[in-house]
Amino acid sequence: MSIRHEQKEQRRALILQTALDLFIRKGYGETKVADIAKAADMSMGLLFHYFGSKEKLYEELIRIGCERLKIDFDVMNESSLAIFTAVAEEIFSMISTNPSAAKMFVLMENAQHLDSLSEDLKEMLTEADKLIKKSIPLIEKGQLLGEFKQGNAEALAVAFWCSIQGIAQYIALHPETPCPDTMWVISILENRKAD
Amino acid sequence: MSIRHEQKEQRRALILQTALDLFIRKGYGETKVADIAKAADMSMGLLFHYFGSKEKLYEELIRIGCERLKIDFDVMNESSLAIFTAVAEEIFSMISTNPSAAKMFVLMENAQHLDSLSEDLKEMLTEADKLIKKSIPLIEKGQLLGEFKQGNAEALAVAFWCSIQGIAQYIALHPETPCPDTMWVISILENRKAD
DNA sequence: ATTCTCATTGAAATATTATTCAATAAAATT
DNA sequence: AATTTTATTGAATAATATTTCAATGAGAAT
Repeated sequence: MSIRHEQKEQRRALILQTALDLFIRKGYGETKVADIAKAADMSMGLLFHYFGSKEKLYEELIRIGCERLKIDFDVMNESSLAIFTAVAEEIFSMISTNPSAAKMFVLMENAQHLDSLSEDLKEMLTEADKLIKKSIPLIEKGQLLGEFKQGNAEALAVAFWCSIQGIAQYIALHPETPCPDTMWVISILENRKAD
Repeated sequence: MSIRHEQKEQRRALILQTALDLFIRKGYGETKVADIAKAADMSMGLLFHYFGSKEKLYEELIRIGCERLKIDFDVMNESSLAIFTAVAEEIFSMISTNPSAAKMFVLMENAQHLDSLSEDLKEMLTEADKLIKKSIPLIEKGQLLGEFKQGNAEALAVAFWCSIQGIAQYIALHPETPCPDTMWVISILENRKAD
């Protein structure tokens, strides 16, 4: 009861990894179970042995993603700038260190716009969308303090988070690419004077 | 030979628009012809009457996108900063004015990672990926002149273009959102000192 | 008014995909 | 070594999706 158990875990991991890669490359619908099986070099039957269905496999990935990608900046008594810097730093470090973290990032984003998902899964996912909303008051605070650029706070939040999202997506699909510097994205928010 | 011709064009346009919206929301594979037909309030048969197949419909959209979204910054004798500003300005103006332009942006991005496409279509699409590559020398020039931040030029290019991509994607999916200011994205590139 | 053309539909035919299952092989347990 | 369990496969089946088509109706042409 050792070799088996170990191989079982490896199989599961292999399937999850393979599926994640295909899902973010081609999308859920265009990724056929046959594709995953082929890429993971096993029969389709085995895939169904491990995960009951294509959808369950997908949901398992989302569940894992939700656990790993908990981004929060609720507390902290620091300046807005410091908070956003810390969060961005953490995200960039994740995606540049661990290729599958970047992929997870993309998966979660894509999953949001998928109808056929169980309700509890959908709830978990809306978290991400709330990131923008939750940033707004913090940004407004930063604007008052003069740390941040003036302008519509929601638009600033969109610019900041979508930039991160866009970059994460690129890194996920092109892992060999040099990762941008966190501070470059912070520049979007920062109120700075010309050189 | 007037009412008919006009309605024909309207139908085509309606189908294209509906499909574009669904394709970028759910992805090509998850968008069923039945979905498009239903959203456009017509029978599936009619859809096939206008466009021979789901794939042809998709390709038609890409073709349209390629025409409309010709982004170039080859010539111009201006500073790198001025060039990037002009390009970004143009893109932001497009996506904030015309909702379907933003959607096209997303479609083109997604299409790149789609295997099942005719070769000539794929070629058209690789253009976009070349944007980053083509930016590198311009960025290096800007760095030499002190206009741009120091650091890996490719990474800077990725940060800039992916931010735009990410923002365009968000605007496409949430058209009511206030559009970020072009200069915020330019801040990513710009070499500025703290306030 | 009659004929012609073509837009439109719904249902039937195909094609593709997901899923199940009986059979086999290989590891664990006795 | 015999038995039990379970990982694995490939082929069969079920479920979905795409595509075709014959029939209908509504403008255009005569």
